[in-house]
Amino acid sequence: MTSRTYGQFCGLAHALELVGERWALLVVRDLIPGPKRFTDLRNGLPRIPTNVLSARLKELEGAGVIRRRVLPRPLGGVVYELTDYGSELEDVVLRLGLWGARSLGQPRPEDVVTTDSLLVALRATFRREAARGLRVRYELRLGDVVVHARIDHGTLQAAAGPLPEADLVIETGPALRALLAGELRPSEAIESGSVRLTGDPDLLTRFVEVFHIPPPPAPVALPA
Amino acid sequence: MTSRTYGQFCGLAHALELVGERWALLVVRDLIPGPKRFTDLRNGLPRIPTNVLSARLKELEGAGVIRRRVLPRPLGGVVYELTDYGSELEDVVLRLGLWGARSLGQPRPEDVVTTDSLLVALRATFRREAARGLRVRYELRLGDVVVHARIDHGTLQAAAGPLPEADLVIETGPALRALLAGELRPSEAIESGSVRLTGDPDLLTRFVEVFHIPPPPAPVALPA
DNA sequence: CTGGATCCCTCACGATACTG
DNA sequence: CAGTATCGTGAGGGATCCAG
Repeated sequence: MTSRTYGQFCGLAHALELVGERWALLVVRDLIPGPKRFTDLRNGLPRIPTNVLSARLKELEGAGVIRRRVLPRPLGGVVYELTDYGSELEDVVLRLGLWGARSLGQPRPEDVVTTDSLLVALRATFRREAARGLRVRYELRLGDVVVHARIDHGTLQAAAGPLPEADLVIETGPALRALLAGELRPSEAIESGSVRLTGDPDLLTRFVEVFHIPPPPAPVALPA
Repeated sequence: MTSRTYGQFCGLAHALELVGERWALLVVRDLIPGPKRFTDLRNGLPRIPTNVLSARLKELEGAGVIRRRVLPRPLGGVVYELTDYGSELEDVVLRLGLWGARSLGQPRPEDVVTTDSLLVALRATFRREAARGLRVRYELRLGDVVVHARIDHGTLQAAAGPLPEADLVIETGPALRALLAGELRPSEAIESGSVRLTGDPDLLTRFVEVFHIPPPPAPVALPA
C-alpha cells in the first residue's frame, strides 16, 4: 500500500502530498486572513462537501499546516488557524493566485466571489513600490461582499467589512479584474458604469496603480 | 455539468484548475530544466500511469502552460516544453518545493530521486547572496543520478550529467537533505561516510552555504 | 523503440441526509 | 454549530495493447 504518494524523495512531491489534494490550498487561502470556524470555511467554499472539508482539515492538521483550537468560554466553539509553518505558504499562495489571475477570463455562471478570495487577491496584487508615500483608505464592494484596504507608506492592511472613513468607496463587479489587469482604463470603467464611486474619483487611478495584475506574456488561451 | 471547477472567480482557484490536478506540477517541474519527450517524462515520473500523463499533457497544453512540438528531421519525435506563461510558474514551483523540503523526513522505501527533481532542488535551495564572488564547479552523485552545478558570481547553472573539470565531486545519498538543512555538519557527514568527496573537502562547506534549506519554524510533525 | 490508447479495478470525491 | 454516515460516480492506478 504505497498509496497516494508520489514515490519521490523530493520537496515538491512532499509539498504536494501535504497541500496538493483538491480544496486544500483554498482552505489555506481562507485561513490567511485569520482563524475560521468550520462553518465559516464552509460558507467561503460553497461547493465543498462537508466530509471533504472534514478530511482536509484533519490532513492539514496532521501535516502541521493548520491547528485546531478550542475557544475558551464564553465564546465556545472551535477554530482552525494556520501554524507558523502553514503561514509560510502565504507567499506561494499569493504568487500562484496572481499567476492564475493573469489568465482568468470572464466569470462562469456558477462563479462566486467570496470575502476571503477578495482579501487574498488584494494582498496578491498589492505593489509595495507603487504605494510608497501613499496614505489612503478604500472600501470595496462586489455584490454583497464588502472589504476595505488601508494603505500607509508601502504597507497594506486588508480586512472584511465596510470602512466608514474611507476616502473612496468602489462599487463594482467582475470588471475589477480587467481594471487591475490594465485591460480597462479607470475612465472607461466609470463611463461604462462598471464601477461606481463615492469619493474622489482620482483615487481610482491610485488604486489601479497600487493593485495590479501583470499581463500574460504571450497569447494565452482564455477559457471559453 | 459544472464539474471539476471550484465555482469561484478567483486567481488561485483558476490556477488550481489549470495545474492543481494530481501530477501536474511534477510534470511542470520536470520541464523546468528543458524540453522532454513523453518517455523522458515517464522515466522521471516512474509511478504515473501513461494515460494520466497523456491526460495531463493535453490539459496543460490546453491551459497554455506547455506546448507540444514536433521536432524536425532528422531527430524526429515529439517534445513538450513550457510556454512563456508556464515558465512563470518556475518561481512558485521552487518556493513550494523548498517549503516542502523543510518537513521532508527520511525517504520511504519506495522513494526514488530523479535527475530533474535534483536539478530543481538545486535551483530552489540556491542562495544568490551566499554565492557572491564565488566561482566553483561541483559534480553531485546520488545513486546513479549525476548532475553538476556551475556557480559564477551569484549565478547558478545546473544541468544533468558529470562534469570532468569539477572542483569537487560529492557522492552521497539522502543525507544530502540533512546537510543542506544544517542538521548534519559537513565534518560529521564526511566522518560518518554519508558523503564521499573527490577534490578539496573545504569546498563542501561552501556547498552547504550556497545551497540551503531553512529549518521549519516550530515543531513540525515529521512523517513516520 | 517512441508515443501513446484501452481496459478494468479501486478509491477519493461529490451530494445528500443525519446526529451530538 | 460542527461535524459523521451513506452511497453513487468518476478520476487515478496499473497492466496491457497498438500504430508509426
